[in-house]
Amino acid sequence: MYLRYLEDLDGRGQHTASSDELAQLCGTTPAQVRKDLSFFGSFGKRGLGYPVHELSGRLREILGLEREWKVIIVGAGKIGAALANYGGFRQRGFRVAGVYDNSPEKIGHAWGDAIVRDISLLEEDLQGEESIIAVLAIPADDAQAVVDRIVAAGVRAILNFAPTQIIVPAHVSLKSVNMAIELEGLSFALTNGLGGTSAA
Amino acid sequence: MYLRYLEDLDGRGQHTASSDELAQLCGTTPAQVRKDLSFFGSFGKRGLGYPVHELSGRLREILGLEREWKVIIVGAGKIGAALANYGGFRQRGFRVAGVYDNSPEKIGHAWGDAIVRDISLLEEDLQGEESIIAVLAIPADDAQAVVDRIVAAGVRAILNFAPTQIIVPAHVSLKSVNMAIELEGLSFALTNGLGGTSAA
DNA sequence: AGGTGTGAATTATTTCACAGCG
DNA sequence: CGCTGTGAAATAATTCACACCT
Repeated sequence: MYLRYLEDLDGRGQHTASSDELAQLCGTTPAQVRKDLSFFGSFGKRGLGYPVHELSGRLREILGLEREWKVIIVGAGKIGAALANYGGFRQRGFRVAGVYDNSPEKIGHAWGDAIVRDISLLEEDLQGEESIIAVLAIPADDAQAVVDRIVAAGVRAILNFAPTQIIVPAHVSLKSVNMAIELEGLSFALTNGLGGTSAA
Repeated sequence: MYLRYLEDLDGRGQHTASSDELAQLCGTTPAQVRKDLSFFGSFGKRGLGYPVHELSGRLREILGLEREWKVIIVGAGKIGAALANYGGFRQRGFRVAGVYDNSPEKIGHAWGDAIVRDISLLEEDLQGEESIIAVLAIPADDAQAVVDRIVAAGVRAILNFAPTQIIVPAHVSLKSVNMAIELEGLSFALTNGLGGTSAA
């Protein structure tokens, strides 16, 4: 999140930013900003703030964003379609390298730039690939089986949109986004008069 | 999350579930399950576990899911399209009540069941509506302005897919989903050999 | 003056561990 | 006996506050 706003500021030609300023942009506190950043090093200059451009670069390194990551979309349904065509990936340096499905009706059909490939080709397609992130956009029932398969094929990072809990070996990173749960959280907040922001 | 798995179990005819079992399903610990649930009441029976069906019902009440919520999609782009047609909303009791945009090219066009409406109609459309959740699927630049507008129109819950920080008054609930940040988190994990699961 | 970096204090969350009920 | 509910203990995260640099 810091990176996003630092790049914004950099684009506007701002050379320096205080923890106060970053906190406002990110919706947090100055102390939080300083603690977070200090975990990775001492980037700031006392009396001045943080050097916007330089810190952007350092954060990109820390996040591993200096290389290009390939994203494969697994599941050629509605959500998969939206994700495959979503410009935001490319914009942030993630290249959609393929779309996979197991339904014969979908395999072979063109789909934006890509052609939907049989998921059983995944293993050979990924031979030697290191920088792969799989985005899962499949029904909950199939999710664990497909995950087992793509993990076996060597994928070590998964962004899961299937509305179910998924188990991965310790060496695999998994993040899950569950829209229904987000909505139900909002329902709870409204019902109980709560209000407030959360990143989810 | 508990509700999701309880409904699953209920559907399979299981009458009772221990904190251990729920913890496994949800990827957490038994102690966590018990603490979480005990916050809302004493639902379990010692020696037996939790009554699956009854607890489902109680959680639905607590979450405010006994009424039907209306969801409006704001932004008729790629993401908005996917969301509007996504079956998962209706399946969980959220009804897509309208799609709004400010682009003349999109307004009036049919779009799944709905017709894209001019965002300036929002205020009158929402007259007297209480149970509205807005899903934001618009570019980052427009996001804050549109939010101000829909908040002025009376919306009190927002699920934001725009990749930017948004500020809302204290009485409004906001949750944000930022796919680029999720991917960058995975990049970080891969780069630094971390692994592990996180709900996001 | 202005603003970071960081120990110390505070507050929040998770885990432990066990009394007590069915 | 099995399993919840819950105080107490252990961890983790956030905030404070201030020494110190520019």
